[in-house]
Amino acid sequence: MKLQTPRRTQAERTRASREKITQAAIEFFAQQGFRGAKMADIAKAANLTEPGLLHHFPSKTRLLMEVLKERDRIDTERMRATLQKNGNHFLEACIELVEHNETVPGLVQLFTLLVAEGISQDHPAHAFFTQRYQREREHMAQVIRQAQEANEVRSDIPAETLVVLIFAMMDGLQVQWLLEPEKINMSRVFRVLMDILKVEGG
Amino acid sequence: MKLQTPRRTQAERTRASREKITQAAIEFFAQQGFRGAKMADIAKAANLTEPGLLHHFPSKTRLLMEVLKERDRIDTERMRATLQKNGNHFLEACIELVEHNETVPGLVQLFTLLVAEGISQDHPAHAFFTQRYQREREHMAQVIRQAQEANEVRSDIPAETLVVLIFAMMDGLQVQWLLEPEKINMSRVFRVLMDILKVEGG
DNA sequence: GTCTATACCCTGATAGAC
DNA sequence: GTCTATCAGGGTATAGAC
Repeated sequence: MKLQTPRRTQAERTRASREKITQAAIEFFAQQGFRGAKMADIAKAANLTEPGLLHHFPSKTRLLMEVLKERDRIDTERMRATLQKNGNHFLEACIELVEHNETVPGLVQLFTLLVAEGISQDHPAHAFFTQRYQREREHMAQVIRQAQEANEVRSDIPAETLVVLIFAMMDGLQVQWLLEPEKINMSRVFRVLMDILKVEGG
Repeated sequence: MKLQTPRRTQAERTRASREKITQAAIEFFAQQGFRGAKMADIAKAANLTEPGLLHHFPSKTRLLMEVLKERDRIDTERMRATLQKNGNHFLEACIELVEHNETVPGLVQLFTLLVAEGISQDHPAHAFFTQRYQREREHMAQVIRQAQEANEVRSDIPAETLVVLIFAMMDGLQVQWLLEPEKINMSRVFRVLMDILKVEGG
């Protein structure tokens, strides 16, 4: 009887290659942005040559978009899970998200730099980020409304305003934190805002 | 007697050229970032060829830094003037600054994109932005302390925390506003935060 | 102060062998 | 699936004429 070798199948090797490319791409897009990152560097970091990389992702733009969509999928998944888990503690859930972000500076930098690049309408990720903010604002506004009805969040500010405010605080803190991680305690400052948004004496 | 011609002096022409280059540089650095902007485009927009531009600014990096320092000088000047003018109304002064920013989207985009690029330690503007935040946080913390003593701003949050919070809100709102200027009313949302930071019943 | 011409490097992508 | 070789194009900066 033929022993089953531990050798990986082709499909497994493909998956492993794509995974290494994705990791390397996150690193370089985060550091240099889409325009500054070089395919050769990403390939090298994934132990490949450039044509080797292009076999898996047929262009730089496609690589960017697939990395972005994959990370977005994982992150919004986590966000929704966290919000649901702490269903009756919306503000605590937000803090938990910020605290998690403190453990993945590379990913935070990826989104901070790429969304800034993406403001330009001719950037390949422009539509992606516009839609992402629209979608997440809508979703989170609903959650906030529930928290207001549950008397957890102050109701003198409309939910639509609170979403913009909370996302802005997250994004803005990330900039100062990424510039000086030792100096800025992101979650501590964020917690101050969350305290203010509690119902009085909550 | 020889009539004095209206012809501009050399010094005046130099100044005019540099001014046009600076304006064009702001535009392209804001849209494409430092890494994405092309010297040829900037030169063309200033009605020059590339060597013509390089006669005034000897390298792309030098051009970036001089544009940044010039704008920084003007902007912090304005910020300080506004803060002093409304000396006893710190929160109103902040709103006035945000309202002014709404009239200069190009400059806002310049700083939003370049600070994101500048997070990378190997970016030519990295030190510039780190120092800029340190300096402005220190200055504004002092102003906040005065506003707290004047019983205008709530004193249950340390001034050092409030600075980080306020700058973060400004930066974060700019991202959403630049992505969708029609949808996001930056100064209106910002005003909500300022209201919260007032002394109770102030 | 501005131009033409050009050197020189980098970059994304393709062709085709293994 | 990954490589070598290579192309076409674009990028900053310099040399030197006017």
